[in-house]
Amino acid sequence: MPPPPPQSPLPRAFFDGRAEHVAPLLIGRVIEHRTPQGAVAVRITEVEAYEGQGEDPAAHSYRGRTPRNAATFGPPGHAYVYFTYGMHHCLNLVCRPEGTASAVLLRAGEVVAGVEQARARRGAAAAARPDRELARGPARLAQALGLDLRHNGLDVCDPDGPLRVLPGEPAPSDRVVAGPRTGISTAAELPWRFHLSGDATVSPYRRHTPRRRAGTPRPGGTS
DNA sequence: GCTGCGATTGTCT
DNA sequence: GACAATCGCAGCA
Repeated sequence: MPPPPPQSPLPRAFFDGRAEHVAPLLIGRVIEHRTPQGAVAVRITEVEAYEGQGEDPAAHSYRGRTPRNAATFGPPGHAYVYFTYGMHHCLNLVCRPEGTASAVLLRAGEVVAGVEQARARRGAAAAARPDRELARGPARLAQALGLDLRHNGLDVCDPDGPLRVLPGEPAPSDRVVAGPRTGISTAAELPWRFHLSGDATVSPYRRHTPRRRAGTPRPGGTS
């Protein structure tokens, strides 16, 4: 069987809208990262929308532009990669015109090409795990794709670029479910998390768990 | 300059 | 279910 014809990336206009509107349209699309070691492609099954400055308290850009979040203020169709918890990277896709901060966090997906490469990147933790968990969770997805801060700001609409978002097969709207966002401390109630209903690669929902400071006694909860 | 904490995950109980 | 790991960023003095 001959290989399928190469797909062109999604046009920049696709990303030129509010994150909450672009986000559900990304379900079923494919993000591909090509490196000298080979290509890894992930079919997106779960995303979260983050709106811009002053609007969304959970967004990195809520308090305005900083060196870290500068990419989200840039033109649409670019990657915003950030580093968190001292060890994890997460990938966003920038929406809305330059000067307006807005982004979609890619939370989970299914590795559809380059499974061995993705598994190798995920390391020992993934050794005994099924393929469906290779990109289940935002940090795992970024790791499976081999992304870090060096990829911050890449144009995902560039047909010749290493990181591209391909059309894939958009999920039918009746299979895309909206719900509250995961693992954030503020504005988690906004229904800006979208996932493919019933898909095994969607990450489990977790509420934000405030961390205890060293020396702080455990809150004596009589539940 | 100092301090607190995070759009998380893996491991242990 | 609970918690440690680990470091850059943001807020404040």
